[in-house]
Amino acid sequence: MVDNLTVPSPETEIPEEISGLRMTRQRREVYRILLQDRDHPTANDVFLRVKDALPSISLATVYNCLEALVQHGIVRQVNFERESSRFCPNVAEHGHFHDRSTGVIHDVTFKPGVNLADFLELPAGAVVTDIELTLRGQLSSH
Amino acid sequence: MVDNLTVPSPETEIPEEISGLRMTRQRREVYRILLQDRDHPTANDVFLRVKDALPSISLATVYNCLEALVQHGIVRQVNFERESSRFCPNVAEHGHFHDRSTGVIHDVTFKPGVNLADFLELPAGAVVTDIELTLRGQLSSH
DNA sequence: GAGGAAATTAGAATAGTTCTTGATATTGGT
DNA sequence: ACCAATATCAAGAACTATTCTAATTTCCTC
Repeated sequence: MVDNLTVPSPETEIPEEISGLRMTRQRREVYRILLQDRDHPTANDVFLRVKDALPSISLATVYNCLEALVQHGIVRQVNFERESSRFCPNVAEHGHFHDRSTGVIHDVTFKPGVNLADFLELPAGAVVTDIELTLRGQLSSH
Repeated sequence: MVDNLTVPSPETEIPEEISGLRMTRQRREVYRILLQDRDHPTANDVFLRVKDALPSISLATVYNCLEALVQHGIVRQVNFERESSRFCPNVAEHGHFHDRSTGVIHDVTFKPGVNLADFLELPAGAVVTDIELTLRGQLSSH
């Protein structure tokens, strides 16, 4: 068995612990993939990519890691319609624009200083703690 | 066999055809339930309720009917996280506020005259055809 | 280095939805 | 009204994404 501390690791930038979550090899690798390819991969996408570094990882572990990362606020889980969940290392408040012609998902941020109540008729007394915004359409090139 | 045209029907308000979709007995009943109880039921909720009027209807048919209604723009399918889809006869553009303490879902409309580009940093050239907005939080009573 | 807690694994189980196939109903042309 | 063509429906099987379970491995503390 190989002591992994003796193996020069390409993972040196990600610390031992993030937001109280211990970074195991699997979590680190999962997180690295998300940071590297910011294309909103599904759990299965992540699984396939992580296999390069950790060939014996299981899909269940990828789900476990993603859940741990999400629960600690390190990663965001994004759902489009009833498709597989997608994961995204950008935890700042933002929405998504889904380009129907290419399938590409772009992050969409709120303009600074904007308030929900500025453009929405909210129920009286509503205290919003969480926003989920998805736009669909095309990028017209001209 | 009963000729259903001779049976006085409680369904007289819903026309024979809506937006090019023929209103069969099942579709009519499914649609009626949605119009009646505007509480964003799931397919299974609708199934249970429709059974009163059509005891022999199957869940698959409810799914078929809902799909037909959605595809013809008569009903909106709403997804919250990865929960069961919910259905809503309000096809006007609107979002939802999900009250975490009661589970109740409130419709949220956009204030008139508001433009997406007023509060969002959209990718250049984005033409938005579809908006999905879900807010979560509580209704503070005071 | 032993012991206990936490994480990982593989596969089974689950839930929601979709698919398949055969039966039934509806429509349009005569 | 009759018949063929088409659309719809029903029942259950199949599918997919995800979660659970139980056994093993790894990690941390003493």
